Parts: sequence; structure tokens; C-alpha cells
Amino acid sequence: MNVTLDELELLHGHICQALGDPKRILILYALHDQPRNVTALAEALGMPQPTVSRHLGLLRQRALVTTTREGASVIYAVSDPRIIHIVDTMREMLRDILSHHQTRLSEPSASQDETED
Amino acid sequence: MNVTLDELELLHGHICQALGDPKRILILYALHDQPRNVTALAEALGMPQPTVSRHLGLLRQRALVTTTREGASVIYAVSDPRIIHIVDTMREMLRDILSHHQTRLSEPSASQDETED
DNA sequence: TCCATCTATTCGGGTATGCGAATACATCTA
DNA sequence: TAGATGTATTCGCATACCCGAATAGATGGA
Repeated sequence: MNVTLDELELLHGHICQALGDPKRILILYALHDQPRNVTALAEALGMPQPTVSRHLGLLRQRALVTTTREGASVIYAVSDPRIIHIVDTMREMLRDILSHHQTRLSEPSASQDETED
Repeated sequence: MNVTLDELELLHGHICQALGDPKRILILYALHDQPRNVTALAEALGMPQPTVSRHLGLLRQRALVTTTREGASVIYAVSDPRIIHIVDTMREMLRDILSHHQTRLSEPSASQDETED
């Protein structure tokens, strides 16, 4: 094992945490589909503008999106397509997982269904 | 864009959230290096046993690790190596980000020597 | 310079999540 | 069955995070 908690905490703070909200992932997909400014994004995704701006601020701070001024607007774009690839891989994994255990896993709740042990 | 918030929320609940803690990633790496039981893992990583058990319970609930009884012990193992590949890709991204622009990760204020968030 | 538009930040509150300690539960062996 | 070892859960608390509304800050055109 050549990985330290230190590095993982850094990784967590920069990338994992950024993916820690479904709306941010949705924003990344939307920007990957087409770069946009905050207002257009907010309208397209049906979210309040401050919320989108806050998410974008976080993503930009972590260098996962880039910004370009265009008149009074700020155009956001995905900076590294690998982040999309990562999420795509996660989606494939999820699909496999769900197809294998079709019966549970649907609700990560603390209910104690009969354990399969 | 063929991704819905619904799917991403499911994805978040199953996988992203599982990666949302550095210690869990460390646990995944450790298990990928070698499957182990709770106690051995706790000792190797220097964490309290209940903490490790709780993390493992979460990972198992999401099918990211598998369990095998071995006498009185329960051996945990990574169920899908793609999760490791994902984290490795994230680490590469992080390395690129950090090396690329040491000066651009910060914004408004004129602080450049810092790699803080 | 004033105004319209776009973007970023603050505020208060609700929720989720992680933790350590203690404890309950399970399994194996003698 | 009792004891030893390994595992899982509960409890109380602290922290981190997200959100909507309101507001402040920036930018470009008339």
C-alpha cells in the first residue's frame, strides 16, 4: 500500500468532496455537455442561482471547472474530462451492483433486514 | 446529456458517499492490498475497532466490499477493483492540478504561495 | 454616471455524518 | 456451558455541509 492518509485527505478535500453532492455532478455533466454561465445553468437545471453559484465556486476552487469572462457573463467549463470518465465508471459500477442485488441496496437505511450471513 | 438527478442521487448514496471519507478510501486500499478482518485492519491502520467496523458496514451495505467468514473472523475484501482505479485516477488528477498551477488555485486575494482551499 | 444584468457572499437554520466509549452479539474452543 | 476472541451496534456530542432568501459586488451599455 503506497498511499497515506495525508494524501487521501488532500484528495478528499479537492476531488471527492466535490463529487459529494449529486447536484454538483449534474452541473459537471451539464457543463461537459456545453459550457455556460451561472444564470443559464441555473435555469437549465431548475436550481436557484445562488445555489448554482456556490457549487460552481467550490468546483472552480478545486480547479474542476474553468472560467472565462464573456462580457458581463462568466462562462464555466469542465477543466478535465477525466472527472466525467470517473463518474461514468461509477455509474457502470452502480448498474452492476444493482443488477446483482436487485432486492436490497435500494435504500441505504439502517433497518435490519435479515442479514445474509 | 442523458443523466438525471435521480440517478445521480442514487449514485451519490451508493458510491460517492462511500468515497466521501478519507479513512474509508484508506480502508479500501488496505483491503485491496490484502483482505483482512476487522481487528487486523484496525491495528494496521491505527484506528479504533468500532470505527473500522462502522466504515466496513457502510462499504458492505453498498456492496463495495465482500465478506467471508473464516472461523470467528470475518474477512473483508474489495469487491470491484474499479473502485481502486477510480481513486487512482483521482489521484492523478490531483497531482496534475497541484503541479499545473500552483498560483491559480486561489482566487480574489493575492495569496499564491499557499495550497490552501 | 445611472441602470439593467449577471455573479458572489452572507445569514440562519435544518440535516447528515463522523467519532470515542461502552456495550451487546456472535463464534469458536476446551 | 463457560470463557476468550472477534464483530456489530447504541449513545451523546461535535462538526461539516446544504439550502433559500436577501443582499452586496461587478460589469457593460446608454
